[in-house]
Amino acid sequence: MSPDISEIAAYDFASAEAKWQNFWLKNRSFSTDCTSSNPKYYVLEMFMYPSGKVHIGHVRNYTIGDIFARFKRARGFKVLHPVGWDAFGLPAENAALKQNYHPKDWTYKNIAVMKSQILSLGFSYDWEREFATCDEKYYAFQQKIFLAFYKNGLVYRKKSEVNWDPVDNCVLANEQVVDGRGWRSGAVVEKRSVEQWFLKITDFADELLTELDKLEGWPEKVKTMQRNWIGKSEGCSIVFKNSAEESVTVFSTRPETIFGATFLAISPDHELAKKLALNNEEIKLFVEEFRKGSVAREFLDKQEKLGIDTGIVMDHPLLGKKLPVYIANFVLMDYGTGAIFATPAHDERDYEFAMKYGLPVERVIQAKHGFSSDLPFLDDGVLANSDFLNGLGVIEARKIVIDKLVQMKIGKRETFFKLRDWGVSRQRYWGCPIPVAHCPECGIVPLAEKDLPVLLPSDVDFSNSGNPLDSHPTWKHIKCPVCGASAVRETDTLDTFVDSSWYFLRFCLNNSNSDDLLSHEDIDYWMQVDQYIGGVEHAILHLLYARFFTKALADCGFVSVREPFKNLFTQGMVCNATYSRGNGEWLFPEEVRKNKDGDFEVIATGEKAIVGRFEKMSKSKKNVVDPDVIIKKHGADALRIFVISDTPPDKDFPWSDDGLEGCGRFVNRVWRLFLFLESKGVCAKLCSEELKVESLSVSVMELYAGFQRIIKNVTDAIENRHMNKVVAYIRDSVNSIYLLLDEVENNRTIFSVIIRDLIKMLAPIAPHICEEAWERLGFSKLASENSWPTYDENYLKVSVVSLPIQVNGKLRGTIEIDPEEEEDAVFEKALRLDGVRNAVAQGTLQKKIFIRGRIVNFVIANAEK
RNA sequence: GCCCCUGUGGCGGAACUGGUAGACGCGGCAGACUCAAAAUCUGUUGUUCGCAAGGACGUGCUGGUUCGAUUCCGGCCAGGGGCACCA
Repeated sequence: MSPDISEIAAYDFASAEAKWQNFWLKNRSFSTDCTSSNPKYYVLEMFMYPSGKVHIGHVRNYTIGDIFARFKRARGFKVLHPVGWDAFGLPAENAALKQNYHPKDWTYKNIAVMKSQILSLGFSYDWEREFATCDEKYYAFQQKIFLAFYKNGLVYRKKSEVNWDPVDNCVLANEQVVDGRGWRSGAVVEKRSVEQWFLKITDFADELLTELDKLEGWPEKVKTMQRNWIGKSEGCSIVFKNSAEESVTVFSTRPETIFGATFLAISPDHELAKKLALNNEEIKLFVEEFRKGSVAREFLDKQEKLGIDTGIVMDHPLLGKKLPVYIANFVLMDYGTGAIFATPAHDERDYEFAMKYGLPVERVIQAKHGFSSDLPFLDDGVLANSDFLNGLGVIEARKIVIDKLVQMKIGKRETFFKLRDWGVSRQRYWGCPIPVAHCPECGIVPLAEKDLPVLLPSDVDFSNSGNPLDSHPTWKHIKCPVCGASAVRETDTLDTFVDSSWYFLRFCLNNSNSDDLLSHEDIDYWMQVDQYIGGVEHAILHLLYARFFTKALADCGFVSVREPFKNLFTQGMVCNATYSRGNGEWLFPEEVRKNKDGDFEVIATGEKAIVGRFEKMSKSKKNVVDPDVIIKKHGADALRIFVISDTPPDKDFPWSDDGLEGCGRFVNRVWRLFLFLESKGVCAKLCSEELKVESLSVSVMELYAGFQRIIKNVTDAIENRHMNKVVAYIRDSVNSIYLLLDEVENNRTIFSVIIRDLIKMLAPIAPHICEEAWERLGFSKLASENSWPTYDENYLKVSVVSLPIQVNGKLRGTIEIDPEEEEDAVFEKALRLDGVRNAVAQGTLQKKIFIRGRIVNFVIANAEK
């Protein structure tokens, strides 16, 4: 006697999940297969910073990745799906300071905690390739890379401005500057010029830009952001001279407007400005004032345009007239040449400045009907008042004027980029030491291969101010590798973005014991990353650096690949409601409840709680939920289903406890279905029996046909990354099966086939319950080792379709017909419907539209209004 | 300011190349089971008029193209994101 489906006990997710997680680990179920001849597929989620606990955002990111990995395995790919830790960085040092932990201990302790959390979610990782960027072996190899870059001219030193804490005597990261003050000392932060290490990412500006067009698997949005960031502009540099043998080189992307130039402007940081400041009190004041103001970048952006006349004049190279030279705060030194010629009539900034200082405006571009009275005029037009350019279009004029200036030997076609070289020096302990020596005799000397690796000392004191490596009593003192004189080590460490710029290449290493972390052969074997998944917040920096690194490593001979990520998917953030007290203090969601009036109140005190908007989950706003708690209460499968259901994965995900509970219910509903079918004799064995479709009842036949459609829909949806639809389709199919439970007894074979394919489809999303059911129903191997279900095309064709009948575009009824039925017969049937006939009778029939299998539309005139 | 994206029930969201708007889920309502509740199963749920049959309205607003528009085109509004004096 089989049980009623409602009497089946709830699914014991806790023991099943533990069982399968142990099984997978013990059997190395997801170790990378590097031997088969199947096509390869490399799935990678952006690796994690070991901050202490996994948060829901990670869960969503890794669930999406895991579904891909499992799906691709089922579709016959050999999949590389590795996991690791982005483990260097500032928080470890903060923890060292606050909690008296060594950064290393803190980091590895966090990794252990987070690893156990990740394991409890059942992701199909190859743990044999796991590493942390703070592992000695990893950062030691990174030093080799640094030296290779050095050798290839991709590394250099230059002075650069940093946030300097004058009390702690150290450099601060931007995040450590709070309201213009150092976070620890509270001292007002200064801008200081310090010698720093740079990587020449600008060497690759053009390639980074042009290759973007070929990245078809990247979101357009990310590509646009990178394009803007690289910021290429093509134009012409022009030398202006005067009789005093002085000269200024300006850059313009619109050299065709040169006849409208009425003054020159240079940056307060320009050499000429600095020179003039030496002898002119007024200019000195202006330049100094500017420097003060420039400390806060945001302030600068909103600043009023200010300038000062230098008294110097330059000759206009084509007109011979004299142009005054101004120092102007809106001219940036670090773009172009730090100087411009100003054409107020056709440039907003120039216009604003000219108005303020009463400078002349000369119009040189005409709209269709003469000069526009609206100034500045920025639209396209035809050149005027411009000598040999008159009558030409802008593009043509540009070409001709540049040719002319080049011919006069005062102009040069040039391209400038917004992209700056990458400053990688960090004056702190918990990072990869830069393998360089400073010798009083030889200057800067890269360490020799034999002096590597430079390991971090473990006995460090964080109570001193400044970089602990710098204040370490012995660590930095060495002999110069060239002359043997007493020298010191570089005490800067590398930006952690360097660590994350090549980790995806390290994962390719098939022999984890190898010392050559960039095995050319293995990288050729696995790269590119076929599917990279992560947050859009890395759209620029990480993704640009990783692209640059890959190209630089290729130039240094380490790899052949030049673009690391074939397909990129950026998932949305997980958001949750926010609650606060009247005084603005944030509250945890569990601290509030809805009272009987529907308002929210603080449970402890009963005071009214303010409901804020949905915002990204963050500790500071206290709108976080703990994955551990959820897994304990609802299980990993329910959580995995929840984070991908309802919302498309690239959109922000609104957390809801009710939604999560619904997923828990669904898991149970599926479980009861499995057990019910089992009790009715549905099992693996029956799947091999021949299907006798003809003998099926209409409803079971329809279920089977509908299920073929579900398989197609689920397959397409996963391929297209519409995970929310995958869940919807699977739920739909479960619902349909529930409605036919009475039929199971007489149709065991077909239900065996259906349930087999259902488990296969659900397995990438909810692997634990699927393995458990798979085993109970007597299937061999693992559900995750089985092939993806196929569908029978024949059942996708329907024999009856419900055809909508419209009159003047309005639905008046539907008829059930064979989709292949002929036009006239369909019209006739349609007109048998009262609603249709009556509507048509309201006027005279003008036209009949018939789209086979889609729609019928009667168009009538004089329809009643 | 410039660039990009988004706008569909009470909510998250579906809708093939223009062809029955609202799949699936959440929430709500009702029924079954139960002494009762929970759980479960089933039904129902855009708004509105109507006892009903059946109508009217409805995809941010507004024009247009079309037999037919959530879908294509123009203008506007709102929200989100990126860049921000880049010559």
